[in-house]
Amino acid sequence: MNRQHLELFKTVAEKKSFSKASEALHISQPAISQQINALEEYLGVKLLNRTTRKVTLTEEGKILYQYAIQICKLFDDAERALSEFTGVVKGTLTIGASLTIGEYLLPNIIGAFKVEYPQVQIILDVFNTKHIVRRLLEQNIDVGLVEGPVNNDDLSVEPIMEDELCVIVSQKHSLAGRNSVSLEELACFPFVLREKGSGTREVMEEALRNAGWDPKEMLINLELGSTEAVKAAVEANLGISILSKRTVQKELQLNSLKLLAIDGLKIIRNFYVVYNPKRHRTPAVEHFLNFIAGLNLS
Amino acid sequence: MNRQHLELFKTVAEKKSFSKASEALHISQPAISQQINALEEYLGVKLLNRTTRKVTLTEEGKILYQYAIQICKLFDDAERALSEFTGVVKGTLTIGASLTIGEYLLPNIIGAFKVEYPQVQIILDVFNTKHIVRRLLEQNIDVGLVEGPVNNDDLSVEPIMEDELCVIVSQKHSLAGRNSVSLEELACFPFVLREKGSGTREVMEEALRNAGWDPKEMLINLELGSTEAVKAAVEANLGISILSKRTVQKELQLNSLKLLAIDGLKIIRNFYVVYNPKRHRTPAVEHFLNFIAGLNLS
DNA sequence: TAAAAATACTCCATAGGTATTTTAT
DNA sequence: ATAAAATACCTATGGAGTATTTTTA
Repeated sequence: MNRQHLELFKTVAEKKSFSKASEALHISQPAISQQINALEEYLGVKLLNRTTRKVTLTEEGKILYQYAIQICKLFDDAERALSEFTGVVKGTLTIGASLTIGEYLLPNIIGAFKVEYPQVQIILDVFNTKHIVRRLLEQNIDVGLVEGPVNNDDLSVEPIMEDELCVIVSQKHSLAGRNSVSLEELACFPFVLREKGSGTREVMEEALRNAGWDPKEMLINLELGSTEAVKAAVEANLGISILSKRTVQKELQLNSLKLLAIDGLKIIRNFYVVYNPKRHRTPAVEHFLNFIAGLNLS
Repeated sequence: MNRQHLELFKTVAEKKSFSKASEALHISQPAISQQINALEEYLGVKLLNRTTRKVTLTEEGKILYQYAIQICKLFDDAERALSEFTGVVKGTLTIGASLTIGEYLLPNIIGAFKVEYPQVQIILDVFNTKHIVRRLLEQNIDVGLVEGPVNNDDLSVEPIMEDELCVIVSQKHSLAGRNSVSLEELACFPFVLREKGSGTREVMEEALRNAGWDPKEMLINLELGSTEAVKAAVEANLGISILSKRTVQKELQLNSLKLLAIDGLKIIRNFYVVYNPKRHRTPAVEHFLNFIAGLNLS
């Protein structure tokens, strides 16, 4: 019986579920089953009554749970006490991010954060916004970074930076020599877009509608499930697209893509940081939130 | 940082030595070094000042030591609390035994004990009596089982059973048809004996001297460092010997050795159980002491 | 110089993964 | 029928061993 056993057992007891615990701890469900079985075997005692619907503590389980709480807390306290000597921020930080942020924004942010806090272990889960909200509420992740606003009274939401969507075309495209284009002109060209329901697509359509242009009038040549695929298609001149500036930095440098403004229309959206104020905030989380807030300025 | 790390660290801190800790915990000294290094690395803090003479706690080490005590105690308490449900005696029992006892007596005793208490993990160290006394005083073993009496006011000593030394001869030997032999006759035959200083040899010589016969008069053909070797030599008719009855049970059954009494002389010694009353007595130790005491009668 | 800790390496046990089956509602 | 836990099997990490070197009183 070691610390790991008790951490797993404690989480299962609290989540009342093996699979919920496996999500919270970022290990597989069979791993939980095995360790709990090993613990029960070792102690010679059944700790949990499990059916497929619910998991409850046995009498023995209740007793061990009390010890598990104390032991886990003492381990944490000990590590915290020692870390005051080093002044080094450590621990694990679990981030849930939506696809675009996870792919294009976070690698840089995490990189910069890691320079300042090299001892923090970061786990990054990429999900859609709805899933991230659920995981925040279930306290399986520390912070969420999403493209769309979150309306949930139980979560704290703060905008962290703006993101601009622009028209991108292949270097070979007839628009490549231009710096801007009108909405009317856009209607003439075939598009390559992210699929319906993606954050980028939603924001784009909303903005076009507000500008008095029905997105249904777009000539859509291709719908692709990843931004990288859209970029590749535009590079191959299969159409033009509207994407976040941030996602095409490399291609602009390589001159494989060209970026155009839309006359009289700026499509701006915000990125948000979301967290559950109820969740215990470790030093690593605290520092990450401050770090993110610091980026706000840029 | 897990339970194991803290147990090792706690022991090193208390023994003020890596190698003493390795003896107490029955793991190698390099294993201790590695784990302590890993712990220091993990915490980013130096826990122990070590030289070849002494190991002392750093300030950080003192802090962790306080946590380690609590955490280790809670683990123990938890296991004890749960074991009350099962009623099963568990844990580790470390026995130090002298050569003859370890080889011939303990396998049976341990076997019988294991039948009743299968969950107790037994570690058996075979040493000479002096070494066992030292390890008892250093609290590196739970109980000692020795052939000679122990005179140490800090240890509890109780006789557990008698052992008789007899003459053994090969089946082919001229004495093989007899049931007993006189001291005077023995002087005529060459002997194979354990080395000087062994418990068996000491007891034998003492008994012969008391019977008025100088052991120097024995014709010693061979001196061998193990009882098995002595037996093999006697079987090969390289000489006769005087050994504990208990060590030749198999050979008597196989008829490869014959056992003879000495006219008017019984060489009896006692086996003793020794333990350090200061040492914390786990349930496993408690039950083993009772179990041994129960054997007393036979 | 001698005892103790550190290092180098090797090996094996086990924690954890994926794929699948079983179970209970 | 379906979601959850259990099982089977595999892999890789790291804990512990032996042999050896380095350190310091």
